[in-house]
Amino acid sequence: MLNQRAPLDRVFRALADPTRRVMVDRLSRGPASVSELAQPLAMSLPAVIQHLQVLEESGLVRSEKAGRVRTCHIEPAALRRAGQWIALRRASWERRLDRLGDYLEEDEPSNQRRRS
Amino acid sequence: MLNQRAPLDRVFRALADPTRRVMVDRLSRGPASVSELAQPLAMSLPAVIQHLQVLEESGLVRSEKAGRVRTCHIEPAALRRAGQWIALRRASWERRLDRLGDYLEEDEPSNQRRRS
DNA sequence: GTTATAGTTAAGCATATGCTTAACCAACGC
DNA sequence: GCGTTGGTTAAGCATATGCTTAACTATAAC
Repeated sequence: MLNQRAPLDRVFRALADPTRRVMVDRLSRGPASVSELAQPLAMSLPAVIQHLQVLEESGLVRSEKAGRVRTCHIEPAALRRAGQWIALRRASWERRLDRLGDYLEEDEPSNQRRRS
Repeated sequence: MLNQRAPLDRVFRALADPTRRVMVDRLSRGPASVSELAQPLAMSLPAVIQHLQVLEESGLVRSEKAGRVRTCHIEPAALRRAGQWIALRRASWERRLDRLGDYLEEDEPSNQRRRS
């Protein structure tokens, strides 16, 4: 069971590293083996596997072993939660702008509501 | 000038800490002084200021000093870039599902396109 | 059975991080 | 001018992180 204690900590921390973002980007286009993930990266294989472990602990990636090959898949739910956290903060910020706009409109009817 | 070299590194790293997410959440509802940001946090003032520095380096937050009070504001552009990075990867994943769906539909016309 | 391949684990190292306390500075209020 | 308030900086500490190499294991190919 995914650690529920600090999932967003782990997700954002996982994405804080450029190597892991490359891996997430690759897996968003389809599953890949560890060797395939490692191929474009200029680092040792154990280093890639360490990054993979961080991604699995964060819930962004899932993997299974078949024979000697471990295949990795994206787990979109964790990406969605991070995206939702950001979207909610942006919505909060924009709601505050709307309230400012409403306030200004009491005095300046020509003022238009702003959207970003 | 904001460091352009690794902006997403810094943004995701900034968001990887629960204290900083609390600060970003608070600022998404409107500006706040350093003391206001520190008030709900169980840590020393210099620690809060260190977190603030990480948020400013990431571009998520901007602050200015007036007299002895430093007021902090959210900077939505950096949040938007992080949100966009996530949205593009989710779109990539979903595009791949669509192609799988198209492929399956060649044999099974009753199969319906799936959306998440 | 041997060799090659895919991957794993452990130990070590350098660097980064997150917090503390102490000391300090600038501005406000009285 | 003094005390209070808001904030800053530096140093130190414990822990976390990201990479390496070496050694190893399991599986597949021959």
